[in-house]
Amino acid sequence: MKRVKLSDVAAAAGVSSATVSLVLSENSEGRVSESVEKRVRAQAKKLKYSPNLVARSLRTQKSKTIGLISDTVATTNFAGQMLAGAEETAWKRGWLLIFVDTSADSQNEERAIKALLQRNVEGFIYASMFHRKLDYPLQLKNQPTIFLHCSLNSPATHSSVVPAEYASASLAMDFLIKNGHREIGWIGITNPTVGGRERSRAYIDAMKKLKVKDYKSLMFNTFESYANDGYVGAMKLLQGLRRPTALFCFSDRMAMGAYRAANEVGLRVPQDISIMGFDNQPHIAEALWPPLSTMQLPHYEMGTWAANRLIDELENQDSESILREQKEITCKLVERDSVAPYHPLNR
Amino acid sequence: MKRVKLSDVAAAAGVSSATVSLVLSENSEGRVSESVEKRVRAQAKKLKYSPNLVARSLRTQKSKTIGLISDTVATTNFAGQMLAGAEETAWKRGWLLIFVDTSADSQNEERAIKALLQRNVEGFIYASMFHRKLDYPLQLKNQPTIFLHCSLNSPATHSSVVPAEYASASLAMDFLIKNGHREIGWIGITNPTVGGRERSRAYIDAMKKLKVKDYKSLMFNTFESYANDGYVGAMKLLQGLRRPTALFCFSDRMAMGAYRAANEVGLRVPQDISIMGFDNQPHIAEALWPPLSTMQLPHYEMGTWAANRLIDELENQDSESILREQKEITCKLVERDSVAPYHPLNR
DNA sequence: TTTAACTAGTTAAACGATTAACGAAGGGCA
DNA sequence: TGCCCTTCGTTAATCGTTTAACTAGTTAAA
Repeated sequence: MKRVKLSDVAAAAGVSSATVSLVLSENSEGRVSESVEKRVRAQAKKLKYSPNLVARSLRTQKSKTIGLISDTVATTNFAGQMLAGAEETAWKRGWLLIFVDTSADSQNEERAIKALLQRNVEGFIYASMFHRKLDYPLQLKNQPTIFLHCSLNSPATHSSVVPAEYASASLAMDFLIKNGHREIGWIGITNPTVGGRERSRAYIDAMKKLKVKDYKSLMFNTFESYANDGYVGAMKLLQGLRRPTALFCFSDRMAMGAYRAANEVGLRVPQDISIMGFDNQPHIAEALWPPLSTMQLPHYEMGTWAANRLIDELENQDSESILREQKEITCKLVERDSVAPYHPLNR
Repeated sequence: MKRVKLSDVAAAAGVSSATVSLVLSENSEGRVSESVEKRVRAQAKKLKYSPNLVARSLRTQKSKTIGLISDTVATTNFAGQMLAGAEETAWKRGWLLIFVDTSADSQNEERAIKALLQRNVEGFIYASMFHRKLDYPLQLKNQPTIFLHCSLNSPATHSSVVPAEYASASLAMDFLIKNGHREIGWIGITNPTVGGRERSRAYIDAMKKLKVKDYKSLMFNTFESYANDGYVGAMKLLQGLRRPTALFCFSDRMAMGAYRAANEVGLRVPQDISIMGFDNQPHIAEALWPPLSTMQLPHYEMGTWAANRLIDELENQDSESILREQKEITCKLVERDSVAPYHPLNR
C-alpha cells in the first residue's frame, strides 16, 4: 500500500506534477484554468493525496515544526500544563511541536538541540521546571527561541515568559488582608529561587505597609518546600507566643503540612486559622479538607504565550523587526474554603 | 551561517560525496583506503558536519522517529511517567519520539496520525490515560503500533502493555493479611474501568480465601474516586457496626479521604486503623501523614517497555516474525507507615 | 597473453516535493 | 502579415542524502 504522491495525482488528472503542486498550494492564481483546477482537486481527493512533508521540508527548508527543550518539565507533575499549552496552540496553528526532555543534563541538552536542528526545526522553546534565571545556552544563540518559565541574565535578544511572582503574592496578601487579617504568618524557603525570593518580598512589603511591628517573628523559612517543611514551620508559628491568625505558605505542599500542624494543635481551618497556599497544585489543593485557597500558577497560559509568540516570529517574514518582550503573567486567585474573615472571638 | 553538508566535507577532503557518505555510515568496509578514511573523518570533524536527517529520511524512507498518540496522558499528572519512560528509552536507543495529545477527540486523533505519517514516523505508541480496553483506531491498522496502558478488544495483531491490576491488588491484600488483618474494608468505585473491576475482584477473592463471612458488608463503592468519595466511604465503614481493622482503597486519593475520616472519628493511623492505597501518586502518597503505604503503578516501566518493544520491531528486518505479546506488569509494594500489624488491644 | 578478481573509489539516479524559467496557442491591433 | 500580450501549462533544476552500477588500475591465475 504505497503512499500516493504528487505524480500519481498528476497522472490521474492528466497534467504535470507542477500543475498539481500549483493548484494544491493555492498558488494557481491565473496560471491554471478552472476546469483543470477542478479536475486536479477531484483526483487529489479521490486518491486521498497528502503531501510528504519530508520532501517538502527538504525543498523549502521549512518544517512547520518547533522544538521544546526542557529539563524535567514534562514528567514533573503539574508543570506539564506548560507543555500542554504550548503543544495545543502549536497544533491549532498548524505547527508540530517536538519536545525533548534533557533531564537537566547539559550534554543531553546539546544532543537534543542538535537532533532537532538536524530535523529542520525552525525555532525553540526552552522550558524550565522551576522559575529561574539562566545564562544563554550556547547552541541556541542564533536560533529563534522563547524562554518559558525562566528568563535570561541578559535579555534583549530573546523573549521570555514567567509568572509574576511578586504581583501574585501581593494579590494573595491582599486577599488575606481584605479578610481582616493582620497577624499573618509566612512559611517559606531559603532555597534561592526567584519564586522564593519574590514571594517573600511581597509578604514583607505588605506587612510593612500594614505597619505590623516585628513581622519577622511571624516568618519561618526552611530550605525545601515539602509538606513536612510546612508542618515544621507551622508548628513553630502556631505553638509560639505570637500565634498568627492566618498563614501564607510558599507552596501548596507546605500548606498541606500546615493543615496537619493545625489539626495537631487543635486549631480548625479556617475557623481558628486561615491558610493560604500557592501553586494550585492539582490533586492537592482541591483534595485537602477544607479545600485550599491558593494562587493558580499560569503554566498553561505561559505555554500558550510562548508558542504563539514563537510562531508569530517565525511566520513573520521580517522577524528581525519583531519586538522582544520579557512577559510576566499574574496568577489567578482561586478561592476555596481555607480562608475565613478574621473574628476576634476566634482567638 | 549555512549548515555544512556532505559535499562540503567531500570538497575539503578532496573526494566525492559518495565516499564521505560511505565512510560516515560505517559502510566503507574494503571500499575506502585507510588514509582516505582518516582524511574524511578529520574534515568532517573539523567542519562539524552533522547529517541533514530530512534529506536522509527522504532518501531512505526511514526516520528513526516514532509517534506517541495519547488522549490526555501527558498533561495528566503522574501518568506523564509513561511518556517519560517512552521518551527516555527512545532517546537512549537513538530514536526520536514525537508525542501529540489528542484531548480524547477522535477527529484530532485522525489529524494527529496523519501529521505524523506525513513526517515518515515508522511506528506508533498509542497511550491511554486510564487503563481500558478499546477498539482498533482505523488509521493505525497497518502501522506498527504498541498499545500502552490499554489493550485491544481483539489482540493478536499488536502488542500491548498494562498494569497487572488483579495480581497487584492481590499483593496489597497479602500485605494486609500478613500484618494480621482479617476484617479488611474495601473502598472502591462502580465506574466500570478495568482497574475498578480487577482490583475489587482481587479483594473479593482474598476475602473468600480467608473465609471472612459476609465480606460484602465491608465494601463500599462510589462512582468516582476523588478524595471526598474516599471520605464518604470510610465514614460509612468506620462508623458502622462492624468496624474494619484495615482499609484497602482503590486509589491514593480515596485513601486521602479515608485519612480525614479516620481523623474525624478519632482513629489514629495506623495504630487504630491501617490504610492501604493504590497508585503511589506523587506528592500525595508520601506527603500524607503518616506517609501512605501503597502500590506503585508501573507507569515508567510500561513506557519503557512499549518503546523498547516498538523499536525492537522496527529495527528487526523480518518484523513480521516478531512475537505479539499482551504484557502485564505487576505493581511494586511501597511500604510506608500507614499499615501496622493488627493487635487485638487496639480494637 | 587473456581473463578474472580485487581494490578504491566515482557517477548518477532516486527520494517527493517546489518554483523559476520557458513555450505554445490564441487574440488583438496596426 | 508581423508583433506583442495573455493564458495555461510544462520543463527541469534543486534541496542533501544514499546506493546500485560502473570504472580504472593492479594483481593473480590459466
